[in-house]
Amino acid sequence: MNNHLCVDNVPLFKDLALEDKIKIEKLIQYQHLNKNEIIFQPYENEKKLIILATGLMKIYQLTDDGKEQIIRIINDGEYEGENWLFGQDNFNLYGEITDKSEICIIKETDFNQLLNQYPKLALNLLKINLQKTHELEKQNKYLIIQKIEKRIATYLLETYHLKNKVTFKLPLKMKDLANYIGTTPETLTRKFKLLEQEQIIKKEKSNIEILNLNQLIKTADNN
Amino acid sequence: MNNHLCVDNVPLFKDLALEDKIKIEKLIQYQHLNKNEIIFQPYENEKKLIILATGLMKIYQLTDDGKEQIIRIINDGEYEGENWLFGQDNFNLYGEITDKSEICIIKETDFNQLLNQYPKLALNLLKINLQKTHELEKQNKYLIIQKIEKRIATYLLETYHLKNKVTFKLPLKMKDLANYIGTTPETLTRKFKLLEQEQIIKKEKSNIEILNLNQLIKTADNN
DNA sequence: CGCCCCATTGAAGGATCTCAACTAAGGTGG
DNA sequence: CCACCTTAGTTGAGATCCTTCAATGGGGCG
Repeated sequence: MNNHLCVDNVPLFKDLALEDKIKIEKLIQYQHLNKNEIIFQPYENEKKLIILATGLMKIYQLTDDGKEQIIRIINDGEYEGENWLFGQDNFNLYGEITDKSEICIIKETDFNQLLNQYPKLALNLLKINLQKTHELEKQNKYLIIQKIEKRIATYLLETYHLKNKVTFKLPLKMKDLANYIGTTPETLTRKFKLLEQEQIIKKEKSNIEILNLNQLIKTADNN
Repeated sequence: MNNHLCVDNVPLFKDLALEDKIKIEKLIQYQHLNKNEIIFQPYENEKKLIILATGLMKIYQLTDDGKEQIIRIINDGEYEGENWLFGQDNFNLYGEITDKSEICIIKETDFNQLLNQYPKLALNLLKINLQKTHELEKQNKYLIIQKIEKRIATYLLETYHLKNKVTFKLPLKMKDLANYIGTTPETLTRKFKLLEQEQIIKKEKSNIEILNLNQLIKTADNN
């Protein structure tokens, strides 16, 4: 495995000079992880920034009755852990690998020093964090919608706009998607079936095709 | 009205040198606003950072069927607008004054220059933004809870922990609180009444007293 | 003092969750 | 490479909880 992986491929470090990247590499610790491994959880003593070089990771919190709520999915080149870079504790979040992954770890203290050395880093971090904020606001929006069918329609529409294609693959398992938009797998199945019966979408496994965009928009708009 | 208001009282600028503060003050434009005034909305041409010196402002987005969803409340010394400091557009958020307010405005371009001049500013901004992220995650958590009574109990518990007192004032009107936790004012009234009947809390106007903390915790835990 | 907005109360209908059983898919080890 | 085991997805039926709609009461502000 090549050390350059983490420093070169991630947006966080993208516009730093080569010599700076080399310095940062020295602080990085590599790890190979398999599915279902938990990489961090609340109240851990050792705080760290986790950069996902390749693979997939899900970030979730537990609701009061012990169910997972998926907060976001971390893809190649993204990271998690900036939340507790300033001495704040992590009270709520779990990070679980959902696919074979190569990760890079930087200790909180090391990263804090980096931040002070490289102002650009703080700006990058800020920029990326603002994006995360926006995602959370979006999830909030889904959750506030009463009718599940409408939540799904809204979700599909946003995904369509994101990918700019009428066919796409759901990035989450049904189970996790249900969780993300705040419903149960059963209801999700039934609602997808409804949308199919109405000829609005076609669904094969996790592949979605939007057949009738106007109707989908209507479904997202109506009550 | 004193110009020092905005630069001195807000956490964003708190650890800058006096001379730097003076420079920043020159970029600031003051405004006095009354209740119900909308200070920014989606797709505006002029992007700006809005600092709330005194007063109250609510940030909300519209759901697809045109209802407000309150995202957060901005109190004295807080600000809003960092989301679009990096050329990003604001697609979804509205800012509305809910109480007589004094605000300070910095134009996007000016603030961007500041950011590059003062690395510390980026760090401050980042820190505060991480807090906002956390708040959004919390709101998400409320919304995912099925039973409204449990949502309220969870909300009350968190507020209790925040203030560290068994008596406190709800920071939102019933209407807005209902909105924030994703229900209707009617349901909220009924649920509060239930909690009162069970002698778990006492509510007088917007003043809450937790009478039975254990029971409140149980309500938040049970289904 | 009157208006308007917000909170409250009641009744009815509907949507979703829950539970349970079954099928499909995926992964592992022999 | 197959068989088994575990996890994910589907289907059905019933119960529950919340929203909706409408009407009333109260409080603050001009």
